[in-house]
Amino acid sequence: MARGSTRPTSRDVAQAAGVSQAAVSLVLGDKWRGRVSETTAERVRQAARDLGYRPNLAARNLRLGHTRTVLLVVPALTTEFFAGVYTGAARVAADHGFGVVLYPSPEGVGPARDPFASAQAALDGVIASSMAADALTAIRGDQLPLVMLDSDPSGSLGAATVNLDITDAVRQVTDHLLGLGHRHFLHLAADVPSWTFEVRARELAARLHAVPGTTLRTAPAPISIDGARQAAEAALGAPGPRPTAVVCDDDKLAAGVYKALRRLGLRVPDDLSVTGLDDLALATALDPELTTVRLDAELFGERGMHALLAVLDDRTPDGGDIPVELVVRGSTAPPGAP
Amino acid sequence: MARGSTRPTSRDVAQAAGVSQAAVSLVLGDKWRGRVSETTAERVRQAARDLGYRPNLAARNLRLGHTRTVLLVVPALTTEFFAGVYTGAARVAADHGFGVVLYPSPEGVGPARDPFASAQAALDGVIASSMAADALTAIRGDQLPLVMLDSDPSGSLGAATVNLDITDAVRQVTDHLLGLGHRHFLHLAADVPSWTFEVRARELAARLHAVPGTTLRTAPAPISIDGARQAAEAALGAPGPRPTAVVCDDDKLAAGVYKALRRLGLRVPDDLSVTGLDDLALATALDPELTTVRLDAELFGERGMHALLAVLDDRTPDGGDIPVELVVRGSTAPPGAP
DNA sequence: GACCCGGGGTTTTACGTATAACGTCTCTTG
DNA sequence: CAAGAGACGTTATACGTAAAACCCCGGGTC
Repeated sequence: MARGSTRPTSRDVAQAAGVSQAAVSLVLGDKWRGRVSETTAERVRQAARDLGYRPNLAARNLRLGHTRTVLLVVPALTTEFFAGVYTGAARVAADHGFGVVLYPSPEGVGPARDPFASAQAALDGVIASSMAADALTAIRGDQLPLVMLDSDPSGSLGAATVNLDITDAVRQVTDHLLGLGHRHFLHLAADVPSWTFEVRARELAARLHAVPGTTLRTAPAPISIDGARQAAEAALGAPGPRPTAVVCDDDKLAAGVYKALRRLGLRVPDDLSVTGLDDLALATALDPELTTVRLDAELFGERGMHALLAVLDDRTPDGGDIPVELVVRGSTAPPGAP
Repeated sequence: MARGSTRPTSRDVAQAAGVSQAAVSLVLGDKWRGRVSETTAERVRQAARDLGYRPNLAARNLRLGHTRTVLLVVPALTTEFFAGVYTGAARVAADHGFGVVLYPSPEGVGPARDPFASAQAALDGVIASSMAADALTAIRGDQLPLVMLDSDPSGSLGAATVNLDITDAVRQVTDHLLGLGHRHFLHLAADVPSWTFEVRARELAARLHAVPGTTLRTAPAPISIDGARQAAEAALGAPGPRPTAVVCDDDKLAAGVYKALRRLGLRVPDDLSVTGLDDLALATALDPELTTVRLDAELFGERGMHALLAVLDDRTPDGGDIPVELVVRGSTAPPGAP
């Protein structure tokens, strides 16, 4: 590890400036008003610049007992959605002098690796998506302040939760489709054990159950375009009343459905209406553009970070689900339209 | 910061097990063969488990003088591509006992924030994408071992570089299109100052210049579907010989072109051939599926990490660009086809 | 019987920082 | 003129860990 001559420490700076190490710490930590003269302070700053001094964060963290660093655990990086969550969380964090480190449950890096072994950073707290379920046991091991995103409020090990109003999302989609006259549905469900997906399935079933004459078929699919295509092809080929609308747990799944329909020679929305969830850029890249529910990922991240800051501060985070909004585009129409 | 009773330290474990702190460190660090008896070792392990002991990483990092943590700087999280880079890098890192922390240049978090202020983790080294240009000055400040991805090998501040064979990518695309008979080109260029995009532009111009009777128009566009749509609409509406092929710097840009063409009433590939670069999932979600160049993002990440490990070890990283592969799909055809 | 050796530990130190506690020396104020 | 009260520092300490240096004891070797 022969890294040239070793990095300068605050003591080196002190020597160069002809003062004590304590003085360096005071000046550079901006705590010198009335304790060090302006000229001395400037001498210290100059010496630090000359030597290219950077404080050793490990030492600082040890001394201070905290790191002002927070871990964001996301299920995967492939998604625009979590990019937005990160952006929001990082913005709020920066405003409060915190940094955010990302831990994507890596697929193929080995099962359930301990995030704390992997991200060696010492942490003050954790924000975790419920979709990254394998990481949770490891997280519980530490007694770190924890905020769960999209997770069962009543069963999250006592951790604070921040949720999207997913019930309302399902309500808006079903109202829209029922209003258009649809009665026969296919639910293309994400193949991931997570509270948010359970809620979608349960809520959709309940909503439709309340309307006589409806049918609901469910097909699980991995959250990938080609996985969804296969699942959709299989489900639409099955016997029974053919669905006229497909409700997808995710925009990516919807893209897979488009692909399946092209291969089956069916057209959107004439033969089949399709809805997504997320409102990714992908949604408007499809032809026709996708009717979907817009989730405000950045707001989600901001609220998550605010909640964590509250926990760190021994306050109770403010509750309330994050509102969502149906965006109607070209992929939905009355059944049997021209 | 009243976090319940404070976390147990190795000294607490020592007391509980009736041994010295040093013995705890030896046992838990797996360095006790021949220094501590098996029964004592087990007693220590049991005590550690009982107390829920986790070593304080800040202290360990300080003592050891390294963190086994590496920073990966990426331009943005929105892209599947860098997710792949991360996955590859993290896999190799894990094999060598390292962790990887992500620093996405956050858009909207404020310009050119210091990655080391933001990611408070102490670091052993950095892998940076050349697209994240704003972070570079900050990185240069520290004398951290640095590997640059997709960066000018001759001008990278002496840092090691790992590059995709982007010249070959351009060659394969132009050979394909020229072979089909195309002579009039539009280059939809990424609106990002980065070496890799400069090379694409230069190489494309050089290639076409060698063939008499060709024309090349260039339109810069932000890397987003809607930005690309606007740029493409403007460029195709301009006077002069209408291009028969659009070469895009990125699959996302290609998606924007599709969208523009739909609005202009043009069809792919009959009226216009389109090519991308990356081979994202998006490429096969488009209709028709996109002819593009496949970049092996995971291999890219692996090679980047290997290079950094080499630098940390005072070895010279192995050179050689990463090969790429043209994937021909339905978006390219001879000009003026039925 | 002097010597060394290995097992089984303990004592001590150092990593680099932040800050509490402690000195001066000078100037004001009642 | 005694007593604060700044201004301008310094000295000393602690954070939790890893590991070097040391110590003791029983047994084998010449």
